[in-house]
Amino acid sequence: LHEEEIKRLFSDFLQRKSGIVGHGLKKIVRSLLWENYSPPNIYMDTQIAVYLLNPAEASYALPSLVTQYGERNFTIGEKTEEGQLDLDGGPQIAQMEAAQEALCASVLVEPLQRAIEEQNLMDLNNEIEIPLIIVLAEMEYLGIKVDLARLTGLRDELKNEVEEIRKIIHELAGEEFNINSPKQLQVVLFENLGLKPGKKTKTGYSTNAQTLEKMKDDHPVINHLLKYREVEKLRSTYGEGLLAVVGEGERIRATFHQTVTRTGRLSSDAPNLHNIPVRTDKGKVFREAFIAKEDWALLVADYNQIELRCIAHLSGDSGLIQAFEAGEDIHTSTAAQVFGVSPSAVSKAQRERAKMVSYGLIYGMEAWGLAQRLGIGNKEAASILNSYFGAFPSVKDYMESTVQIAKERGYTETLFGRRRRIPELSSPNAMTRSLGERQAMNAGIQGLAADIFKIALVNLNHKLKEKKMASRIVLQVHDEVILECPKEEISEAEEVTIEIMGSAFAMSVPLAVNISSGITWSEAK
DNA sequence: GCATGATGC
DNA sequence: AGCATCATGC
Repeated sequence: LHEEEIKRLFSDFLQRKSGIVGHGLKKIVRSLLWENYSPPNIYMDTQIAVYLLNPAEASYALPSLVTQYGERNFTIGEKTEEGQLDLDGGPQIAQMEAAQEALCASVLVEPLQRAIEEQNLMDLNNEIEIPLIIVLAEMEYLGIKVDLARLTGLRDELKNEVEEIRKIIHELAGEEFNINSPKQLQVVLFENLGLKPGKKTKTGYSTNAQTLEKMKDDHPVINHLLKYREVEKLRSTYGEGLLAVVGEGERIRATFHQTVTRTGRLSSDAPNLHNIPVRTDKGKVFREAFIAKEDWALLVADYNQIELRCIAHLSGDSGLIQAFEAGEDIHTSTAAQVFGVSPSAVSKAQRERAKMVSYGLIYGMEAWGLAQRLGIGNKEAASILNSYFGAFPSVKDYMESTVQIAKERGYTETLFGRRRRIPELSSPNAMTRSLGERQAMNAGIQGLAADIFKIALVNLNHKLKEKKMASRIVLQVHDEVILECPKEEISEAEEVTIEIMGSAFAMSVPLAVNISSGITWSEAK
């Protein structure tokens, strides 16, 4: 057979109507894209199927999955302690491994398919997760372009700044020590300088930013320490870290994991592009280093308050739904209802509190946690909580019934049927049980937002191809999608993106989308 | 490997 | 306070 003919046969196999099966197919799809093949037709990814059945699965190593789900005795080769296939080291190890993986996956298909059907996970699997494999593989393959000179400049500036702050700190402390070592820092602060410690950690006194913030007035070194932490984080993680992973075409290619989180969200690593700084002025300049290629632009679209909108939809609370339909600032509207004043009379402090309470809600709020966060007493927190649930009674009902159902079943379910087992709910330990309750409340909210966002990604990628547009998705960050577009295509891409994201799922509140464009990620905000 | 502390949504 | 990843120290 000639190479061309082999390629054609292989293409036919990849496109076969019945679809292909594999374990962790995204990696294979990515390789195919590098070799100029079209994305395959996928029947099942056994790794994703297992994830849907149990997002808390300890390991996705095939031998253990075959034992667990394979419904038959099935061993090949020897299992190492790591649960990997152990081969005897012949010259064709890669081929043998591939063959064994394929065999394992094929053994898993039937039982997994049955389990997926039994648990009503078919739609999630076939309509969302499997199509998403291709979308993510294409994003990983493309990567996002960076301004190498800018990134290098930032790294160098930060390096100098860290060094300057280090000297100041050592001078003020009266000794040289490793500032990066919390252990050494504890000795310097709480023994040698005799400062009053605040919170404790498992191993000693806390030196985190929140604690140091409270000690600001006690010693001049504290402010420098806070600055050092900030700048050193930026230097190491974003300066050095990002430069180290710049690849072909001055582009950064992260891996987006589809089977990591308990809630259905994606995760990103090597590098993590989900936590590029945005909050502080010093940090957000890194977003200026993420750019579009020559004569193209970046288009950034994100959902406005999608998780709170999910709560409004799930609870059906008329007050919260009205607050969103009014289209005004949601935290101001919420504050008005909670504190019983008109929206125009809401103070900054009241808006801030309402915002905190809303976030608390997403996290499965309890009075104790809210008190910690707001730095207030338990009683006051409980009273704020009371007013909130007074204003939005159906939200309270929803939270209570969510926990109740989760306790009965042992797992939560999103609106799309995504399951998450929460064994903490039946723990004899009260603190663990409370954690389980918060997880149960959060899972349905964070999970629904994740499901909606995944639908939007799949639909958007499909629409761009259908319209034969050159614009392509290059990055996503939980509720935000970034496209790289030829400049002449921007307005069309904006239109398409807003339409697709806004209509990903019909809810009892609108799905509002913010959108903007620019040459850099920072500019498109 | 775990702990701490930073970043994001 | 829910969900993550990374750098660093020990």
